[in-house]
Amino acid sequence: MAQKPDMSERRRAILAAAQSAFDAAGYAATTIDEVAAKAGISKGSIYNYFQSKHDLFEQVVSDGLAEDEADIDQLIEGPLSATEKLTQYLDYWFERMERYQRLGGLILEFWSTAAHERADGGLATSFHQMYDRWLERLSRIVAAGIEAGEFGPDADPRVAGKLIMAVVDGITVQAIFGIGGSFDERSLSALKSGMLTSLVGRGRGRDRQEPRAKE
Amino acid sequence: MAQKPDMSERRRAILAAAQSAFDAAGYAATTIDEVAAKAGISKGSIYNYFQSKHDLFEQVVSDGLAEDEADIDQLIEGPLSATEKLTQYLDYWFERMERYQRLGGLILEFWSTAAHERADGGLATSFHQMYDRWLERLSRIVAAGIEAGEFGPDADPRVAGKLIMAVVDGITVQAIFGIGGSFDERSLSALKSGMLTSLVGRGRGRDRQEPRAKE
Amino acid sequence: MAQKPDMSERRRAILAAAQSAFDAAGYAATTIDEVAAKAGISKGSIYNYFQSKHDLFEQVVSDGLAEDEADIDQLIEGPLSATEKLTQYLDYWFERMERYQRLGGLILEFWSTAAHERADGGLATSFHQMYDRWLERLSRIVAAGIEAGEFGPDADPRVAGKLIMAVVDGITVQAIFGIGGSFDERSLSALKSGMLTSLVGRGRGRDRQEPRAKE
Amino acid sequence: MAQKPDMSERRRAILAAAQSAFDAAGYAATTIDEVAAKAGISKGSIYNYFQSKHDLFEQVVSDGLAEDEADIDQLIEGPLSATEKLTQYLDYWFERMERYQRLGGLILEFWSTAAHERADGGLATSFHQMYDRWLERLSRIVAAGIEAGEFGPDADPRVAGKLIMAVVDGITVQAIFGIGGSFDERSLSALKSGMLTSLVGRGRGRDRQEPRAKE
DNA sequence: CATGAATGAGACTTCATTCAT
DNA sequence: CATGAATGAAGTCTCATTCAT
Repeated sequence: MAQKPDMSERRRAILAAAQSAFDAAGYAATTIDEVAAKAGISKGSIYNYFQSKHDLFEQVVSDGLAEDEADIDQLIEGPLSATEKLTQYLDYWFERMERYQRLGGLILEFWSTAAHERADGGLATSFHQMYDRWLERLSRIVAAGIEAGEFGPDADPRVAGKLIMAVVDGITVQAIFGIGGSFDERSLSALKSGMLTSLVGRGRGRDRQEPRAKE
Repeated sequence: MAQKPDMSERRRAILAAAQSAFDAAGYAATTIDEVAAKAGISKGSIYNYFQSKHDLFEQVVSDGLAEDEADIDQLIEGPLSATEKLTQYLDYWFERMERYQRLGGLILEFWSTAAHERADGGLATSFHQMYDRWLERLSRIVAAGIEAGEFGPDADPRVAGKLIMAVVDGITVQAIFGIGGSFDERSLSALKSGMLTSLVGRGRGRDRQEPRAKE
Repeated sequence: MAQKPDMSERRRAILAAAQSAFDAAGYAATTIDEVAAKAGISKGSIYNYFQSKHDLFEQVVSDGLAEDEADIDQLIEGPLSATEKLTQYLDYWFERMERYQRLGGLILEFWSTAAHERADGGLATSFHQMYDRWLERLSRIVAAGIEAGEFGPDADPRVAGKLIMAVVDGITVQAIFGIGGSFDERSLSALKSGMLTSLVGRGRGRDRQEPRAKE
Repeated sequence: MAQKPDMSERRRAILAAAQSAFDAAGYAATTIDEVAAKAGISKGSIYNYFQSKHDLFEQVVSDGLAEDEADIDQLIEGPLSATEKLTQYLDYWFERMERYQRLGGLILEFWSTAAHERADGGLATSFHQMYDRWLERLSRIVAAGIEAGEFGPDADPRVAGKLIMAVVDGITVQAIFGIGGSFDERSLSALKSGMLTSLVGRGRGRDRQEPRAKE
């Protein structure tokens, strides 16, 4: 269940309305009145749950950011090979592309408003930390893959991780901007396999290096 | 020469001031007064050169977008191999990373304001067109590389192009957000070479074709 | 006993909290929430005891105003000389200066809010009546002093009373504003004796008390 | 001339409107809209001349405070006796009682709002300084009177000054509150002469007693 | 009677844009 | 063309008061 039990129905309604409004019109162009109307409550009530428009915005983004980490950790923690894990990872993102389009939009939104004022604020910090955690996950997978002989020994786990994230981020940004045309199933699949077989250490992997006696 | 001759000194001063202001504080937080002050001009005068704040913003971004295409076309049009051309291309971006960080910031800015209101507006259209042109450039290089045997015959030029752009975009976005740590020379180099040797059909191409015999 | 028996514990707690809050932050800057919190009660409950914020404020001031009249009447009703009664009176005020600073603050507060809206309202009226009663007290003492030959026969009892009250009020206001420096014991004493020996009818006083052998 | 030449017509209109509005309804109950309407300009325009409602308020009071010092200094600097100077001083205040009623109202207003928030703010400071200057003026006059033998040698100039100011302040406050009845010419005259002949050291008194041969 | 979430009128303030000079 | 005072719509946030539980 995704809904935190300590969050009132009302609060959730506001968050949902705000997410939708911010996403549709942007932070600046969204008014508290609109959010209130969308949530079916009065304007003043919003301030019983959130300190300010900005606070509301931060919580909308925070909520989105925190939602997937548990899921993907579960996916990754299994006894899969590094290649399979990366495949799972990419599948996870690509399958939720639409969702990340939306969340990514809010993040860009955040950047272009709050981030200017205070680069240290709660959200900026948690955003950076979250990014570092994702990077750490990927690096560990790659490192394990190198260890297991799946990937070439000259690959730098951290650089590979950043590259994978950069591709995912880049594709997401393109989706947000609606550039490059929509991603059909075939394109995504091609991108994915291309990345997997090559990004990490020149993809010689098991073919070239033989048995490795892993199993 | 980058400066259009039909642009008055005044107009240029306003654009420069606006770019600096929008970049530093964001679109919403930038006031016409600030731009005017920075440009050493009166507030009312700005409206002799630009129809509105939004128009001014669009022209700032437009200016930035248009600036590099001629340069890079020249770089690419030479008698180089596809690999060399892609190297040049990536070098061009990475060398100007700081500049694109700034321009990228403005684009995000744009996205989070104008793009919401009218996805068809002048800037959105020209932005999409520009993106398509970049994609076209890359696709042609990859296609030529395949033709020349540099890249594997099974590579999809368009998908490869999108992938390259995605990586560049993703890295730029990460730079804008200040995530993943700063990019030292070595990291950039690794990323670049990794992409070049593999992204496009994985070097020789045959490897991937080979022993399917996995299942 | 100062506590009216028909006042519930709750009501008294609210009044005390309100007095403290209004005094500390002023009427406008004090919120019902703050009063409720200070009184350890819920916001809604306050409206079971007071009709409105303004009503609450009036009752706070009323309580303060009514508190001393019985005491001072007792002081004054004794078989003292007029001079001694005035001394008692002034001592009473000066000894309670700190208290009147606070109450005076609330009265100014009242003036700058309620008094504007309806100069006839309950509090304004009772405030005026109270002032008249004080003035009447002083006038009677002075008149008795003239009768008894303590003060010169040309003194106007009412004018003298107003003058005495004006000095007390003026000193209190100065104390409220924190101007003129703090009042040390010596200053207060000098002020007091100066007023007493002279204010009322230009010092026939010495006649009774003889040469003083001062010079 | 009372109007500072460096103040625009517009600014003066706003100040006048604000003074009238604050005086009539109090600070909190006065809205910027009302001031704007009274001044015959738009709401936004006020913010071209004053930074905030509070700033406007401060300037209204400041203007009032600063207006008389020059005048009264001129009155006092002449070759008059101390007694005559004090008479002039008191006449000056009493003649302008109506004006000080208004200004005093604003000052109480100020006290009950701004003074709570920041006792150090510009206005509070300048108010205290102004008070000290007035006190200094009176002390010097009294001291000169003692020197010249007009007043008894045992009078404390500073205490006498505070006492005089306290009476003036007290009477003004009473006028502001509308308590004690309105001051007719005779009452004021009695108060004034009573103060002058006695407050300051119980003096010699003979001067005033003399024939004067006026009536 | 107690509670506190909900309400909504209303306040201050900002700022893009206009226009008379 | 330049200027900058004037405009006024619009936005965020506060808080006294109500009322269902």
